[in-house]
Amino acid sequence: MQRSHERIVEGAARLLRERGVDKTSVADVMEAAGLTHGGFYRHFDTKDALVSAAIATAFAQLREVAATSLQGKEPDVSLTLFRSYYLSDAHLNHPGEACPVATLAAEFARAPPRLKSEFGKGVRRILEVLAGCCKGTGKKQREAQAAREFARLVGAAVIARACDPETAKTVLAACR
Amino acid sequence: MQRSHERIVEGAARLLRERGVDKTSVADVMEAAGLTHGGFYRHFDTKDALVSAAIATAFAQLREVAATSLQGKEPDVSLTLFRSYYLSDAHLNHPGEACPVATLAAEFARAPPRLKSEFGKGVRRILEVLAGCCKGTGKKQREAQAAREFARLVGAAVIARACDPETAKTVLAACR
DNA sequence: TGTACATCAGTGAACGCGCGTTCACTGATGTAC
DNA sequence: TGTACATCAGTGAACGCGCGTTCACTGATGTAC
Repeated sequence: MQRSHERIVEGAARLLRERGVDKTSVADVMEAAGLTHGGFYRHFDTKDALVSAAIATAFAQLREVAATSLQGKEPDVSLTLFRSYYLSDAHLNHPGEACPVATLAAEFARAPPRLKSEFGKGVRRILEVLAGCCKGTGKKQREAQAAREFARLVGAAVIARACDPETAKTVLAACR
Repeated sequence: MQRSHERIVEGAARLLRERGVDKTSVADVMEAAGLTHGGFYRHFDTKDALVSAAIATAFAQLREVAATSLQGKEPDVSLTLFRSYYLSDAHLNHPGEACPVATLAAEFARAPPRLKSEFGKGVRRILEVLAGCCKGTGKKQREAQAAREFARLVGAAVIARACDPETAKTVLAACR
């Protein structure tokens, strides 16, 4: 059962980012895990509970990428590395393995406070990791710089994915 | 009939940004226009056609705000003005009258190419207006700066709306 | 000005569909003896 | 080791609901005489 549970959550973490929360059905998630939809409620009380679990997984995956960009490098180098990962074609064309903020934030804007708090927690933890790559005189300054950097990256990805390829390319090039 | 048509499109431009495309039903839009859902198909062939018209209206509204921030001011001043409008509590709490990119881009990422082209056109026209506020040696440089500025603003708004109020405040403060 | 008629924007019931959720059932698994 | 039984993860039919869309109808409007 534990193995099934993990397959469900990991499949959901991918599908939610690929299609959005509303366009991902419980049946889709269960099928991706090699099961049928009826069994879902042995694992979660509601679809919302699954979304909670999946978003946590997605944020953890993003933190791992950020941490990998960081380790044992100069601040400047690691930030550049993370930035080029984030704006790469690979990242943009595979939203299922990409940043959950760029794909799901708009839907969470209309979510209940409990979900928004979880989302906020995910964002804060990413910013902490990023702040480690930022140089600045104080902790506050590094955190502010990390937030600006992250906002720009999220904005660029969000805009690029919504536009025709040509416009997308222009925006991405400007942000690198 | 023309008056009805305008009410439908303007209502849709607001509701789509407030609730998202999927969560806005044809019946909702018609009710906001003071009509019943059955009459919708005298005005549009499909819901998609309405989305097209509404997004154009929403982009036009944003351009107007941007142009107003611009007129007869120093580049630096006008950019600051636009930035503080964009990150204001009023803008963030009233998505119905706010930037369509911050609210709808994620959904357009999964839209057919025709809609993405229209979205891209809207983005390009906004960037043109913003480039007028940017100083730089050449046209290319000003456009690139406008794109970076816009990406940061969109990212900040998207992140802030999805998080708990405290996290939102931190991110917004850092981006101002 | 008054009357008959055609047009068509808008109405509201109905359709098929996909969704989240429920539930009676099944059959593999593990335990007790 | 072999047998009887309890448990419960997973199955698949069924539910109620809201959606986009269709359609027969209505009634206000404008034109022709």
